[in-house]
Amino acid sequence: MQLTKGFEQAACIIALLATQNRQIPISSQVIHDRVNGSQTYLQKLLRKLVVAGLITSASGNSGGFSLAKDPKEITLLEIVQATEGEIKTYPDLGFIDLVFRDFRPLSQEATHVINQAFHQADQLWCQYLSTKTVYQIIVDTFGKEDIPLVDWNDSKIDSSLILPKLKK
Amino acid sequence: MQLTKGFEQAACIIALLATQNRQIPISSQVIHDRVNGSQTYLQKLLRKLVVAGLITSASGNSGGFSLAKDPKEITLLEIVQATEGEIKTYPDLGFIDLVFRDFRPLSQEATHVINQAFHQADQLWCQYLSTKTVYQIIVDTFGKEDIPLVDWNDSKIDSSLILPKLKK
DNA sequence: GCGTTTTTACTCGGATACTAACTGTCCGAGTGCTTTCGG
DNA sequence: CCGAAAGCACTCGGACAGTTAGTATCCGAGTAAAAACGC
Repeated sequence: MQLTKGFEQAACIIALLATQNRQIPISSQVIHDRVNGSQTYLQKLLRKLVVAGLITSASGNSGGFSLAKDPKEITLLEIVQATEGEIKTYPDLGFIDLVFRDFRPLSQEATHVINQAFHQADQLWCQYLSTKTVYQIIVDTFGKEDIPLVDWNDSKIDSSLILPKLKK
Repeated sequence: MQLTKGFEQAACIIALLATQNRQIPISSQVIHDRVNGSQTYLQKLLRKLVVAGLITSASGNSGGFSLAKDPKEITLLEIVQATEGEIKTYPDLGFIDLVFRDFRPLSQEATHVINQAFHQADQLWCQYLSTKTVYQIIVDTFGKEDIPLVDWNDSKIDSSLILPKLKK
């Protein structure tokens, strides 16, 4: 049970935007150069983030994407939900009701009880991630309060750096 | 992000065994009749549960499967881990280190911070599920303390009951 | 100059192909109870 | 009778096929800023 690769990419995009000089949007080209994935697949991810209201897109010349709100107000949970949809770990395909179908009202009660248990667990997970803001994550990495802003559109990647291989 | 179909089936099998007269194992045939899935795939699930030490198998004539320990000592978390392996929701494919590869020591720090955050969330999820025992789930459904035991090998399924369709 | 047209650099969104994890199938081997059979 | 052999009803575990969610690709359309153009 894992989050998707798409989520990890989305998180990076948010990190990129959070350290980007506001007002200036980042073009999808620049994002692609850094993330090294499928150009068009990234655009689908970006679209999801736009729909979720985490980022905004500007079309036209010198357009691109920017953060829709302050990094202090974007939580990890929001990124998860934007890319994965609502979190519900118990699949609930109705197996309990199938297996115990000759004990009918009870089998449905059992389904309810187990759904409840997993829902509670999911709540705890979500609740914790909703306390972790993007701002806090960045501050924790830098180890200082003020986040330096850049214009990623300018900075070329040093191509002498070997491309780190992604884990299997 | 969901648990697999296999987990839901495994949970049903545990429920079946938890209401089974101890000493008498349930044959894989009977389990299959109830769960209605792939005969041999169920056996793979059963194998996982055996390896995890949740159930035991008896080979030979009139063999089958029984619970390895008291339902009070089997938690939902154990079933999850038996079927899914260790829970680690953040994929950690190394995208952060890739995207910010020209800020090297820092990018690794960021990876660590986010891993830490998700690990913490996972812990909360696991911790909660480890408090939910199979016994407690069953008691909650029945609404009474003593769980009636049956020999599922005997009880035929009333075939007049229409097979409930599984959700997509 | 100043308004209009063209160019350019982007995003939007649907249709479709690829891929890997999950699910399902097949088959030969091993194990222990039960039945059969020879003496 | 009684011990050994055969049969039976199970599990074990590897190799491989099918399915589906997630990932990747293609392409035509739309949009807004900047540049070019005409008078």
